[in-house]
Amino acid sequence: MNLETLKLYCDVVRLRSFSRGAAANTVSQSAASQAIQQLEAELDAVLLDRSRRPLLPTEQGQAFYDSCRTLLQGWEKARAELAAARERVEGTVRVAAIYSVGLHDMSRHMQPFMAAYPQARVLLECLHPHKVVEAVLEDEADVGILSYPAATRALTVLPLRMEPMVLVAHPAHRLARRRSVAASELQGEKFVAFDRDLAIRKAIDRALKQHGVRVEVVMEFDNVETIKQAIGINAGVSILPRPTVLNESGMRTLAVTPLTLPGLVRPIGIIHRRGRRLTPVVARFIEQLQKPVDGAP
Amino acid sequence: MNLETLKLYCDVVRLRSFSRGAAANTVSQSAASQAIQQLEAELDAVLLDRSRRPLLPTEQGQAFYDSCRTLLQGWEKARAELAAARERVEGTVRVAAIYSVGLHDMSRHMQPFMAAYPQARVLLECLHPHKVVEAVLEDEADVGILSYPAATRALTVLPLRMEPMVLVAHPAHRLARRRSVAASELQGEKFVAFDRDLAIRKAIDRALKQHGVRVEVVMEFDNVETIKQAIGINAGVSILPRPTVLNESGMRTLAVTPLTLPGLVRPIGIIHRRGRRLTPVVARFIEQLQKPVDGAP
DNA sequence: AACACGTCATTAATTATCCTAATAGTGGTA
DNA sequence: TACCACTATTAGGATAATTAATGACGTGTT
Repeated sequence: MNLETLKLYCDVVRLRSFSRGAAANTVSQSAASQAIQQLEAELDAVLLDRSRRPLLPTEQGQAFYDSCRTLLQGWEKARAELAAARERVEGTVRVAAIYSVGLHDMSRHMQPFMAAYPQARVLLECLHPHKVVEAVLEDEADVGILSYPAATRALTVLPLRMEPMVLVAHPAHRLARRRSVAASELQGEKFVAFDRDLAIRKAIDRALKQHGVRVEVVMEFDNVETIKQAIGINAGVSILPRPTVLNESGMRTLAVTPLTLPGLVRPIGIIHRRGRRLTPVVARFIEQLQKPVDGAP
Repeated sequence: MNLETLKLYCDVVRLRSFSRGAAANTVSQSAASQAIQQLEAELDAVLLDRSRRPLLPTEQGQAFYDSCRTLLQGWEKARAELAAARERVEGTVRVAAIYSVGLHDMSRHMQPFMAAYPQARVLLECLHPHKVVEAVLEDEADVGILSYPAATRALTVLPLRMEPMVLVAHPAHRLARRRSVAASELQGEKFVAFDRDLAIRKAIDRALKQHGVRVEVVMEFDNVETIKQAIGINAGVSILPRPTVLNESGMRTLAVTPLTLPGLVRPIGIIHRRGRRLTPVVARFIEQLQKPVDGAP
């Protein structure tokens, strides 16, 4: 039972003619005749009185006509709603990012992107790194931005940049005035660290161990902001990605010093679900993120 | 776009599986896969997220699923209404009859007919003869019962019986006591006639003229009952079909006398639209009408 | 009443569509 | 990583839809 047949039936009734109904549906008169005979057969009912010119629907045919009109109207409505939903969805980029890159990167890229795609809608959610991965896997986000991105079967990674890591200390700290610091100088230092289950913590631990340096971990947090606060009360020093302390460095609220610790960088990457073809808007958004920013060093 | 595909889609979404949805519609998994791909293509939308087990409808797919359920429900409703209407229509006989045979014939035939077809519904409408023909032509009645039925291109006639015509007079009339009356004895008689546009009037006029008899028409009516009333006040005599004056003859309120006027009979017939195949109930009803009645002379 | 005209039904051949079986590809899981 | 269950793909044969041509019929006209 197909909807074109119902449409045809409605047109035949409305136009009081098979041939005109057929023409309205750009099929031959024969096709219309057969289609409606088949319709009548399937319904086991006589819908039209053909022994009358112009033809007239039977009582049942009239009732069925009314039902069909409602039905077809509902179908058109469903189609229209679908098209509207698609437009809405396809114009949206859902971004999940870790706190330390989320707002920062967005502020730099949002304006040029919105200028190029004014009708686009960007939804940004800042999450814990694990939650970023989860959000992308669960299709709650189209793209994820995070550090130490790991490709899996389900995820594709697009490398974005490498952030150098710097020593961050209270301005009153003994290492605060130095031009640069060697790894060995951190031996035994009070250290504000990332949580043990974060990739950045593991990377820093590994780098320090390689240089035979042991620090005294006094606090552990899951995000950069809290670590900075701890340093602010001189609880210890820490090693953080340079971009996350640009402000504090400029305002001299924290001392930021280059660190001689080869190989220690924080890779930032974009992830999205593997195999999934990206909508144009999402693809353009990723391209925008990958562009070097004007004001960057 | 066919409704089976929509049903299939709903089942696939509901059962969270192509294979189970296919099974529910007794088609192969391959067919289901192809059908829904085609559906998505026609709608130009991704309805299902297959890269997830069990599969999940997209946001649009969910909305479309809801629409489809409503749509399919509406379709089933339309079907059910149609079936109900058909049952109602096919169990109904619409009869249009002239006054003088309507109630009389019905009372004789209704009981045996209803005994044989208890679920049948008989609608009787008593009309002016012209209106009977009109009602059948306009498909407002399935069968018509009338006198002097005329077959046309659009009407089929089934002869029912020939009613002998008798002289009807006031009991005090000079011809009231006679065993029989010859046509010539009506010469110059005051006569209560049918309207000029009725077939029965023309038949009587023709018969009288053939015998060289002229009567004095003092009144004209379009129905038997009024003519009988006029005779009741001795306004004149008339010639009427015998069955229509059976009661008055028995009760001696009117004098009924056989009339020697060869060829003067009133034919009663059933008419229905030509070429139209009659529903079983209508056909049985006609058969019932054609049966000789037990208590008939 | 016979005719002509427009309309619908029927037919047969072509074309398009749908369906199945077999097979390849993919996501989840031990 | 291999396996399992599920879905996509492919090619073929069956089924259905479509059309042009033709026949049947209702309607208005002469």
